[in-house]
Amino acid sequence: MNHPRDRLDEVIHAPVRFSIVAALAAVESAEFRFVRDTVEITDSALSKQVTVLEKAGYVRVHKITVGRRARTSLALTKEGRTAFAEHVRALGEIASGETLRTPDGA
Amino acid sequence: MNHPRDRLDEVIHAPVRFSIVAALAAVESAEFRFVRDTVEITDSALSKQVTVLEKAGYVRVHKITVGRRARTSLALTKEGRTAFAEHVRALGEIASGETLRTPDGA
DNA sequence: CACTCACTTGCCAAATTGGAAAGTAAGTGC
DNA sequence: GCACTTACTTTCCAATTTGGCAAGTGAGTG
Repeated sequence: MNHPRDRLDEVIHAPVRFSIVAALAAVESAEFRFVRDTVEITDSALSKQVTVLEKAGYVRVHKITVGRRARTSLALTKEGRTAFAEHVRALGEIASGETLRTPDGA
Repeated sequence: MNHPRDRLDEVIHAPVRFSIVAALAAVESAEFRFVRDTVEITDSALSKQVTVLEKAGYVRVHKITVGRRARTSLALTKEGRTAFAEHVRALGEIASGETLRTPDGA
C-alpha cells in the first residue's frame, strides 16, 4: 500500500534536473552548452546540477576537444535512463489516480 | 523559444501537492481523511498543503457534517483542474524531449 | 602577455518542508 | 457539567535546496 509518490526520484524530480535528464534521455550525449541552451539555465546552475546528477550516478561527464576548444559532453548512464523511465512511470501513475481506493463523493 | 519547464506549475509540482491534486482530479471531491490516507501524509502536512492549494485557488474546502461529526471535504476548483492538466501536459512535453533542437552526437 | 572561452566553485540569502506539539471547536459518555 | 475524543489547525524550529553573483581555473588565441 505505498503511494507511487514514494517512487518519485528526488534527484530527478526538481524541474531543472528533470529537464536536463529529459533532454539527455532523448539523445546519446549532448554538449554542456547545448543542454544549457535548451534548458535555459545559467552555466553556474547547470554545472551544479550536473555535479548532483553525476554524484547520483545518473550522468557521465566527458571532457572532449572540439576543434581546438574544450567541451564538456554529458550523457545519461544506464542507471540514469532507468531512473528517469521509472520516475516518469511513477508520475504517470500518480497523475492517472491509480491508487485511489474509495472516495466519498461528498 | 521557451522551454516547457516554464509551464510547470510550482504549486503543483511538489511531490506531495502533485499527489494531492492528482487524487482530487480523479474524483469530484474527497474527504480530508481520505486524501490524507491515500497520499500517506500527516494531518499537519496535509492541512498546510491544502492551505497552499486553497490560496492558489486550486482547491475548495468545504466543512461538512457526516452523521454528527465534522468533516472537511476537498475539491479541485475549475482552475485547479486546468492547472493540473496543463502541468501534466508540460511534464509530458519535457519527458518526451519535444523541445530539442540539434544535439551534437559527440 | 593579455584576453577569451568554457566551465567551476565559493559565498550567501531566500524559500520550502516536515515533524512535534500545543490549540481549537464540536460532539460523546457518564 | 466535565472530562475526553475527534478532526483538523497553527506555531515553532531546524534541515534542505536553489540560484545569483563573482572570483577562479586551465587551455587556447592574437
